Order: sequence, then structure tokens, then C-alpha cells
Amino acid sequence: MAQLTTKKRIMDVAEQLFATRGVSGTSIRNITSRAKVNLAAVHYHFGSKESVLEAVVSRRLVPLTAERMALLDEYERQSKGGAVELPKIIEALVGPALRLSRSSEKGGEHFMRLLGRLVMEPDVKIQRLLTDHFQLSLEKFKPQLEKALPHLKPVDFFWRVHFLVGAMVHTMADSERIQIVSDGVCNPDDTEGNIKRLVSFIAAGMEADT
Amino acid sequence: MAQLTTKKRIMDVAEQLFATRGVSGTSIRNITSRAKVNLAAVHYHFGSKESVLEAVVSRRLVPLTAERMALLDEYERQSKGGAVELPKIIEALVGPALRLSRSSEKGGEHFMRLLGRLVMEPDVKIQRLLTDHFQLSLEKFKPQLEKALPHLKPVDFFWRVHFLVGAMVHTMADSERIQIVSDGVCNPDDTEGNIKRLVSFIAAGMEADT
DNA sequence: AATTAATTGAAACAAACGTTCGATTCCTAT
DNA sequence: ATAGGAATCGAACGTTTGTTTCAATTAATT
Repeated sequence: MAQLTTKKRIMDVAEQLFATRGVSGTSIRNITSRAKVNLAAVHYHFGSKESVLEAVVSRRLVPLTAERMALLDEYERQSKGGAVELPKIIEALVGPALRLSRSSEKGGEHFMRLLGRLVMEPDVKIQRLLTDHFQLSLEKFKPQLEKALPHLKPVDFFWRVHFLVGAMVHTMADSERIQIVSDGVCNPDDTEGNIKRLVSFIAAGMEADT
Repeated sequence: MAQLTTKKRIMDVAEQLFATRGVSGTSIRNITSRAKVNLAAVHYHFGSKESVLEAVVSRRLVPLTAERMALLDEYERQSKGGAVELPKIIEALVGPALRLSRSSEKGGEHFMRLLGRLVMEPDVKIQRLLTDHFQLSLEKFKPQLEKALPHLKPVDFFWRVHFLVGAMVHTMADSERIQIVSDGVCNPDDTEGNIKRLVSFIAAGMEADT
């Protein structure tokens, strides 16, 4: 049973340090010393630094993807075969992620900042890692989005999905900053309110005239 | 005169490597070997690795900020004292950046990816570096945005600026990826077309009902 | 209780890190 | 032509890096 706590402690600390200092800015010794774990424990449990990153990413991304798809499933059921409303689709995409990013007990705050970093990473290994997870969501969400936006040409459709991802990722990864920038006017902890704000922004952008 | 080429070579290579591998993922030896420059040249011309980053950032951000403000100035003149139309304001903010990100002769392609990374960096030194530059743009653009969006409550205003930044940064930093994701349907080189797309997305999002 | 497997511990490895140094070369101004 | 400052060079400094090894310890199985 000791292995579970050690493994989890490594992943928790790695998640936090990867998020705040970056992956290459974090040494294995940084992780093990803060986790109060022996240096060799990382290679025993994971094999390499890179595998720690994979484990950290998958641990959160698998349930997140599942939650998104379950939510879209539910909205599909509610619409009884008809097209799901655009804000609902976006909410299914954005809601679970933003909720995770504000749940510190699940460690999501750090994870989402890490994810924001990884999205910017051109390294093929890391890109593959993310793509493998997002491919699943994309296959389910794309047809629904297309159905909700039938007037959009493919070029515009893809670009707007790109913009959507940008607004979403930036909000998840960096919701602390807005508190400073806005002089305390904005509250990152008002999760449901902020989801509504993000959804209405994105939905309007997606539906804009071309 | 040799100093100029050495200094520039270091900055050019550093910009590219910082962008693709990250700052802490890039060693001074990586830079000097690729720039075909002696290892000690970095410390002779810049003093430290961190100062190289500062120089790289300022070199592009100073003219970019100037261009944005000049463009908004022009639009203000065109509107003859009245409020500048929202899409115009956003175009002044987004246009120069997106044009730079697609001008490889100016090295902007790499710089914008670097900027995308730096935005995600919680390190106070780096945040200060960016804030010092963006503060100038913000002071000029905020009043104009508020004038164009008088119906927005401060909370919603700040959040939407946050979303705006997200969509913008992600598009600048990662315009390569969309070509792959869209299977060649989207062309990152259609700069003016893509500016229009981004502006109309953001403008619609900013004007959405609350 | 004895034996095996799983986990942790401390120490070492070569390689790479940012930085510094003093000597050498290059350019320019007298 | 030559002195003097600017620029480049090769080499080295002490740390830190990811990884490996093997003995010691703990947990599980018989």
C-alpha cells in the first residue's frame, strides 16, 4: 500500500512543479525532495521523467474526456434526436474543464496550467500525447457542432474551433491573473458564472456572420 | 560591425530555440553552437541567459506595441472624435500581431510561439517583462473598448478581454497546427483573411448578450 | 515462521548546465 | 605604423542534470 502513496505523492508534486516551472524547468530531484521520496523512486515507479508526465496527463485527461462525452450524451438525450443547441454543446466541452481547473481538492488548478503549457509545446511526443486524448472528444463533438452551425463553410468552421480552443485553454490555465488585472472585480471562484460567461462569448463568436 | 552580426545571430537563434524548446529547455550551448558563435559570446554581449530573453522579447514587442497604437490612432482619426467601431479596435489589436506572426523574414513566426509560452509562465520576472510592454497598449485600448461596449458590466468586460487575449494568443502562437487539424482546408498564410475571421469571432463574442 | 517479491535507501555515473577567466585576435583612431 | 579598446576564443570552474546500481528494508505469500 506504501507504493500507492509514494506514486501518488510523486504525481501530485510533479503536476504542481510541471505547471509552475515547466517540464524541463523541473528536475527529478525537485520532485523527490518536495514529495519526501527517494530519488530512485521515480525511476522505479515510472521509468523516466517523461513517463511521469504521461501519467500525470492521463490521470486527469481520461476522466475529463469521459465527463465531457457523458454530458454531451445527456444533452443529446434531452434534445430527443434533434440538434443540440450550440451553447449546450459548448457547455459540455468547457464546463467540465473549467470546473476541474477550479477544484483544488482534485488538483485541477495545477493541471490546467500544465495543460496550457503543453498545448504550446511543439515537441512531437507531447503533441501526440495530447492528440491521443483529444481525438476522442473531437470525434464526438465535431458532428454536433457542424449540425448546430450548418451555415459555416469548412474553413470558417475549423478556424472558429481554433479560436474556441484558444479562449478555453487560456481561461482554464490562467484564471488567477484576471483577479489581478481586474483589480478584484472578477472572481475566478465563481465557476458556474464564469462558465456561463465563457459559453456565451464562444457561442456568439461561433455564430457570427461571415 | 562584427559585434552586430554576432549579437543578432544569438538573438535570432535564441528566439527560435526558446520558441520550440522553451526557455529552460534551451541551453546556452544550444544557442551558441547553432549560431556558430563562441560560448562566452552570450555572456559578453548580454550578461546572462535571462537577459537574452529580455532582449529577444523587447526587440519585437516594442515595435509591435507602437504599430498597434498607431493603427488605433488612425482609426480614431477616421471616426472624427466619435467612438471607433468595435471591429476596428480589435483589428488594431490583433492585426499587427497576426501579421508579425506570419512574417518569417522578420522572424515573427518563432517569436509569437515564444510569446504564447511566456504568457503561460507564472514566473514573476517573466510576467513583469510582459506586463511592462502590454500595459502601454492596455491603457490606450481599454477606454476605446469601453466606449464601444457601454452596455457591459465591468465583470463581464474584464472576462471578455480575457477571452479575447486567449483566442488571440492561441491563434498567433499555433497557426501551424490548424493546417494539420483541418486537413489542409485552412491556410495559415492567408493572413488578411484570417485576421478578418479572428476579428469577427472576437467582435461577436464581445457583443454577445449577457 | 520462512521464503519470495515489492519497495525504498544511499551512493555513484557520465553528461550537460550557467558562468567566469585570461589570453588572443580584430578593428579603429591617432 | 601602432597603441588601445572591443570582440572572440579555448578552457576550466563548481553544480546540477537524468539515470543506474545494489544493498537494505518492508510487505505479501506459502
